Amino acid sequence: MRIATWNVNGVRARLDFVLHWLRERQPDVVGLQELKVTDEQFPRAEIEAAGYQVVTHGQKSWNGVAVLAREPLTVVQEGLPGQEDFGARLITADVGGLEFTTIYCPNGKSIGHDDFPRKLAWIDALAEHAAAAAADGRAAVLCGDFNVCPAAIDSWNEAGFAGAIFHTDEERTRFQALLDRGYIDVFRAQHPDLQAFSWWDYRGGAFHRKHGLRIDFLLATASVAARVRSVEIDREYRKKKDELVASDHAPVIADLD
DNA sequence: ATGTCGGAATTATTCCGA
Repeated sequence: MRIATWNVNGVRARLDFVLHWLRERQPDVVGLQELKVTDEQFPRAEIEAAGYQVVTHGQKSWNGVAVLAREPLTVVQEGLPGQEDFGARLITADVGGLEFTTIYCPNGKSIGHDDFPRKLAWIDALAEHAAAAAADGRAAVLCGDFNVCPAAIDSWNEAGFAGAIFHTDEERTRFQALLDRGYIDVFRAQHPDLQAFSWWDYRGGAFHRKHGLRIDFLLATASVAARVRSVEIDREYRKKKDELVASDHAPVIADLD
């Protein structure tokens, strides 16, 4: 089984790119973030024609998350309880007994901004919410754009960004607390010493200059993590393809036994 | 160059968020 997460930065703007990727990579279950559409605006027919069932939790203009699967899926949860005011940022689907959640963590903007403490509270709420699946020993995936750079190796410029957004102790402590609830960062587990990024700013030629961050993760409970055979960041799909503009994020893909 | 995108508001230009 192949699972993946991808912040597409606008599913309407990215539709041809996403369809190309689905055809090429053939994932079985996918979490998408930053749809930037209402549920009604989601290009459901095109995704279904590509062989996927889809559940969405969207809103106008910003945020929005979806789960795609080649087998039937049912919605378990829409929205992070208590955090709905921060936008449509979480959806959980049951896919053949796998509890698959995808999230789009608030950016936080900067450490002096009002959104920063709200971001920290959001991560706390996510950890609290996600704890049950791990504690109960369920097969669960928690994936998406976490907007946190967990460790120095995950940043192109740890020294320069010390104490800055995505790199603060407050964010890292909370992300670690989430992992401590029973989730494994499967990319890091497979590649303990590999520096690899999942996001590059559109500005300043960041991708070409290797100025990236690893902020998109596939987290898994123990029973799922034990099935991971390989996990990679799909950098090819951060590149322009057939004149199609890429998202600023690359997909993260894992193959499970 | 804080240099690019996507989307909205408003009608090709400016803003906002990331």
